[in-house]
Amino acid sequence: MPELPEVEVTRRALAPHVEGRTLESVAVRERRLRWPVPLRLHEQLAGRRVERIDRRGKYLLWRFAHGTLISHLGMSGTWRVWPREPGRPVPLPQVHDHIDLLFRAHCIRLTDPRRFGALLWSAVADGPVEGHPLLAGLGIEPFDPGFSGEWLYRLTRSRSAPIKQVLLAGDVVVGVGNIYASESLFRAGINPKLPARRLGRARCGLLAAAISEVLAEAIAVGGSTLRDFVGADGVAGYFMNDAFVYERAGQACRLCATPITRVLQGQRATYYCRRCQRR
DNA sequence: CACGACTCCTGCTGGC
DNA sequence: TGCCAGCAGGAGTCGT
Repeated sequence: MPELPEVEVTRRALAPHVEGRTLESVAVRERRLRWPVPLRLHEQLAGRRVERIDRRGKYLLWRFAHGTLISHLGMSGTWRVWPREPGRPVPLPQVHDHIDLLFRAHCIRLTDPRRFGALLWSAVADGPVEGHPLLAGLGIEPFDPGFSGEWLYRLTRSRSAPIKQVLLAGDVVVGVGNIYASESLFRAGINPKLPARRLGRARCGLLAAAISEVLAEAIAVGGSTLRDFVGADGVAGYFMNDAFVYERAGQACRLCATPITRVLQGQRATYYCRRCQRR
């Protein structure tokens, strides 16, 4: 499922085909995503130029002069780039190919079988997109210089929930989903069940560093291959080849050979090594 | 405020 | 071999 690295990999693949280009038309075949896709999307966007494509957490922000198109990939969404060239037709849309953004030279296609994704419009007249209800409560970016052990420490003092669930909540730091939460906690040697407020400054420092490193490494290799994540260029990522704990229940820890433990936290699977993660 | 349960949806898994 | 119930999962929403 797309977490921050997969979204960032997607953003980088889209940017050269989208930034500074004029959107010719929008085809919406299925409006029923997490929230209904706006009815007037084509009228709002056709003939308008995408100035920039940014990422905030797991959201992609397609910035136009008159507003921002907000997209989220949910569990199973992908944006895929298809060239539009004479003699090489864009493939016919398949069942789950819900949206096409047509530029002169490319078709950017949203596929989302589970329809947990979103595509929303935020007009300039409604205020800065950063204040949109979906974005306003988000935590700091993990690559922001302000994200540190101290930040983690400060924002977890009032949190009694397990540290794994606080990471997933996204209001402290964004972009850490189920895979990278388990992997980051493993790297930091921290037990995922530990109440967040019981982490001291030292452990917060280790965890903040682990999160940034794990996410950066995942971006560098093109995102996770879990659930067939394929980048916008059609090339699969490699992170899962290197997972230390995720989906490795019962298998030997790569560091100490202890069988990896799987537990449920808030209806979600957490994987950890009970020997390596005792901090 | 913080937390946990519930919810959306479909592909995949496992049991028979 | 085939069918189908049950589960997983991001994150907003709601009740406590």
